[in-house]
Parts: sequence; C-alpha cells; structure tokens
Amino acid sequence: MNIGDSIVHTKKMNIYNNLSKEIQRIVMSNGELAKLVTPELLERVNIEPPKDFKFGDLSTNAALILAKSVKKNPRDLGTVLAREIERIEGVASAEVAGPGFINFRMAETFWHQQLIEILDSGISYGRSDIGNDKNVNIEYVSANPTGPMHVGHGRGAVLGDVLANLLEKVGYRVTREYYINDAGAQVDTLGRSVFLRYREALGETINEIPEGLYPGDYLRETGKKFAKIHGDKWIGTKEVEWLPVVRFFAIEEMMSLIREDLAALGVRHQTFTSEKSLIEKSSIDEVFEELKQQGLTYQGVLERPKGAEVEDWEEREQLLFAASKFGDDGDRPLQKSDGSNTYFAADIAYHRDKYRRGFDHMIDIWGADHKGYVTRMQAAVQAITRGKGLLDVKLCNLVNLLDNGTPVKMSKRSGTFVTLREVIDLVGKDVVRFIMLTRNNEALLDFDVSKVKDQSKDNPIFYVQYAHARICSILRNVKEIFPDLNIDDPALAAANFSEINEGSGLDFVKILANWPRVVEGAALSGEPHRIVFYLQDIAAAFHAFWNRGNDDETLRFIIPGSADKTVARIALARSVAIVISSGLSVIGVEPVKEMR
RNA sequence: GGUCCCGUAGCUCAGCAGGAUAGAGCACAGGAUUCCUAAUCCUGGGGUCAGAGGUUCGAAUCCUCUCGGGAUCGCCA
Repeated sequence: MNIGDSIVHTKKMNIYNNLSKEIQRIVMSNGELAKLVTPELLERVNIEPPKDFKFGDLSTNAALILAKSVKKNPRDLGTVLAREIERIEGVASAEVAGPGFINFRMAETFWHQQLIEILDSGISYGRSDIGNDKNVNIEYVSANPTGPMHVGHGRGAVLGDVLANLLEKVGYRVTREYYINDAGAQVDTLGRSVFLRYREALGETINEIPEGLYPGDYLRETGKKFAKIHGDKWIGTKEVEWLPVVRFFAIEEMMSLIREDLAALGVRHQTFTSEKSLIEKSSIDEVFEELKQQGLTYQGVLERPKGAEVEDWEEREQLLFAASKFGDDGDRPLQKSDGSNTYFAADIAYHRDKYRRGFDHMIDIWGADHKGYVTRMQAAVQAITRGKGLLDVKLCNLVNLLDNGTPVKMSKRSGTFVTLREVIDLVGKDVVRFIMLTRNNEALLDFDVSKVKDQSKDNPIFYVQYAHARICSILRNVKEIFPDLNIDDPALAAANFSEINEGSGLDFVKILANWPRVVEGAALSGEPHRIVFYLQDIAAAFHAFWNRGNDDETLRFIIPGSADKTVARIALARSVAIVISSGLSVIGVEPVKEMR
C-alpha cells in the first residue's frame, strides 16, 4: 500500500500533470477514442521526461496505451495525436518515435516561463496541493525511553521527519508524533538499573552490573540526580515501594535525553503519546470490547510455529484477535496466558486513539526487524476503524557504522554502542541527515564517519553544497563587475531570457522544472531518498555547465561586456540555487554559502 | 520448515508502479586550469540485470520455479 493510494488527484500543479491533463482532453475530444477508452486506461497515460533530451523535451505513452482499444497501430494513432498535441499552448513540435512514443518539444519561451516561476516562488518552489489539506499522522522514532538514541534510531528519525516535510510540501496537514513505550518490562529494568546506580551514588560499591540490567554509564548520572533529590530515603525499602518512583523519574530523564538528541538532529515532534497513559485510560478494555462486538476475539490456542524448534512448547489458552480474517497468516494474541495484556493490545489501543483524534491516515516508521508485525497491525487498524482507517508502515533498515572502512563495534549489551549524539558532534547534523537519505530506507546503509569529512566528490553532501556555494560566489562576484546591477529575484525574473537557449543552459531549466514532479513522486511513494539523488543530479549538471565556461567564454555566468546577458545567466544560476535550497530544506539541511 | 526482502559493471548503488541503446559514483586509462572556486569537468573500456520458464506490441520491473544472501517466525517490546 502506498501513501498515494488514498489521494484523489484533483489538483495538479506541475507541468507534467498539466500537460497530461491536456493529453487526456485531446483523447476525450476524439470521437472514436472517447467511445472506447476506459478511465483506467486514461489514467495510465502520462507525460515523462524522455530517456534523452535529444528525443525531445517531453514524451507521452498515450498512443502505446490506447492503440489496442481502437485496434490501431500505435504509430498511426500516434501520428494523429501528435498533430493535436502540436496545438497545445507552449508545444513547438511533436513527432512519433520508437514503438509509438510521442515526443514533443516545448517552445523556448515555455521554459523561460518556468525560470520565472522558480524565481517567483523561491524556496517554496515545488509545493503543491494534491494532499488537499488532509490530515495525516506520522509516528516516528518512538525509541524506548531506556537510554540515549543510537545511530539506527537516527535513521528512522530522519526518514520520518523528511517524509513529514514532503507530505507538508504537497499539501497535507501533518502531525508528527512520538509514542513513548513507558509501560512493560523494559522500563522496569530501567528502574532497577537506575536504583543500582542510586545506591552507587550513595557510596555503595557496585561491582559488575548484573545480567538483565542496563549497564550503560549514562545511568550513573541519573542515579546521582535521583540521590540528590531523594537522599537515602529509599535505601532498605522494598522494591514494590521504590520501583514506581525510580521508574517514573528514570523515564522522565531518559525522555529528556532523547529530546535533546532529537533537537540536535533538528527533529521536533508535536505530540508525545504515552503508552502508560493509554493503559490507565482503560483504552485496552475498550478495544477488547469493540473487537468482541465484531466477533473478532476468542479464547483460543496459538498454532505451533511451523518448522522452528520451540523447546518447551505447550498449548495454552489465551485471548486472540482474528487477524487471519484480514489476511494475516494466523490469529494474534491480545493477552498472555497469564491474562495480562500484550504489547500488541496496547498498540491497537494507540492506533485507535490516533484514529479517534481525527487521523484516518496514519503512517508509522518502524525498524525493519518489525516487518512481521505489519500485517497484524494493519488488520487491527482495519478492524478497529471498521475499514475507514489507513495505516501505512515504512520500514527502516540498519545503519552500518564505519570508520575509514572498518566497522565500528556496537554492542548494546556491553554498553559500548555509539550514540547518535556522538556521531552528530563528530560530523554535524546536516551530514547525518543527508547521509541517512542516500539509500532506499529498506536497504542497509553504510555510514562511514571518516569519509563524510572529505571535501571531495566521494562525499555526496559536499558535492551538492559545493554547487550551491559556487552559485553564491557568482552572485558575490557579479556585484564587483556590475556594481549597479539589480540582481534581486524579481529583477532577475524580469530578465530577457533569449540568452538562455538550446545549447546554452536550456537543458538545465528542463532539469529544474522536474523538481515539483520529484517532490510529488517522493512524497506519494514515501521515498525521501529520491530527493537526495535528484540533488546530486542537479549538482552534476551545474558543475558540468560551469566547466563548459572554461572552454567557451560565452557560456559563463558573468559576461563582462554585457549586462543583459549576465542578468539572464545570473537568473539561471539563481534558479539552480533556489531549487537546491528547496531540496535541502525538505531534507532539513542548511545550504552552504561559501567554502574556502 | 513457513512468511517476507534482496541478487543490476571489479566495488557501492540508482533505475522515477512495464517502455526507446540498462545509468551514476568509486576504481582503472587518458585529457582540460593566462578564464566566474580544477574541492570541478571531459573522454574511454567494462553488463547473459543470479538462472530457467511464462504473461504482451514490449520485462531489470509483473507471475511461477530453481540457486544464492538476509530478516523474521509462541505470550519480548
């Protein structure tokens, strides 16, 4: 299921969407086609950039898609359609190519218009309203409050945050949420671990941290703080008395650690929801009741796992949810055999809570190890919202931390794991955010902390930033050569663009005009990494164009003899900077103005 | 054993819901700097898209099987 599936495509902003509307209009005004074409076929008709600009500026598959239904050869149909396409405003010529593609060229003035739009829109270029102000809740990070964030959490944080930015940019109303797992065995362990450190702070000698407790040094500080506030008042009391107090204190401390880590990464959530508070509101009982009314719960026995050896398997009766009715492999436990609730039960209550707060569209970012959990949760959301709620789950794979090619040892058990904070302090938040997006989120990511410090092409963020810095340098230099020239964006937008033509920068504009389409694609498919790849493409195109100025002085941005030509070229350069900035703002990275 | 993901150049990976001659970086070989930042660019070699079938005008992409790698598989969170 993709995020875009739930969208009604009513408003379309970018040139691709506008033109495909034109094509659809042409099809429907052709008597023969209109009778035979189904809406499904029409939906598959699209506009794409051609494989190579030498084929044309844009390309449509219309003839290939529609030929069959009218029993015509795609090339013949294409010839008919091409003649109509040539009458669309802004289209200079159209011709059939290959198996039946219709390639067409836009007038130069059409592309100049795109430049003006970029300069007018500034950093918000690429924004659209296809989300129709629909509410969407995106839950990410949700690291357990048992310690500082590690690098893997950071990846989920960046993925969620950037996806949220993207959805906002295409017109959704986005709420960023964090689910605090402050109930269950892990926070008890946390409480006990802190209690030990508390005793340590009061002078007791703690040797090795016992098996089953968290060994991390960061808890020493928490223990000290607790001792400072409470003195020795809990020493000698029973665990049932001190545990709730220590646990509460520890969770608060851990959450503030995590919030600091998130802030360092530039991530801010609007809503924090506590698992414990959901349980206290007896939400879980309400879930059980609702599911029971629908006949979806029963006391039963789980199937024995097939194949996998389970040593002490025995059949036990417990409360189950009929997930198999929604396509899951089996039914899933809501209660353990001792009658206590499972994490799954609380999670259903949580998603029900989100739904009742007005979010029928929810996105969760999970670690890839939770993959097996997706179907049951979606089943539960279907059940609890009676089919009206939609849950998308984006999975985030592991980060492989390297230092100059060698893996950095990470072991949570021994407490020697590298925290996210350390990496941010080492390379900076912008680098972390960028690198986290250089791979598809479901693929393993190698993050080499020494490589990203390189100022070379190996380092993708440097390459992109360098392009931006070069443009800023041009803007500085032009003021020295033409002190009186107005190069504000509005002045640039009013330039005479005849200097930007085929062979001298127009290809560039065509790439820039892709930006709204890239944003839309990345948002609807939930694949923020596309932004990063696109930024690298722009940077490459820019560096290439720049270097052409080495061979051919007429292709430089600053042309000393001509203020007119210079203004047009500066407008182009500035447009590139705008699109790079716009892209970087989506991924939450600050553009660099100077590199020396 | 069940389920899911992955397999694209020597290496790391893109491939935009089926399209035109499968792309980029690194590495390798050669070249560009009196000139806006050479921290860059240009040129070149390199591929049975793991394999075999199938679906159709057309498959790296969809379906089936085989091989190889990974994740996960009572009531943990």
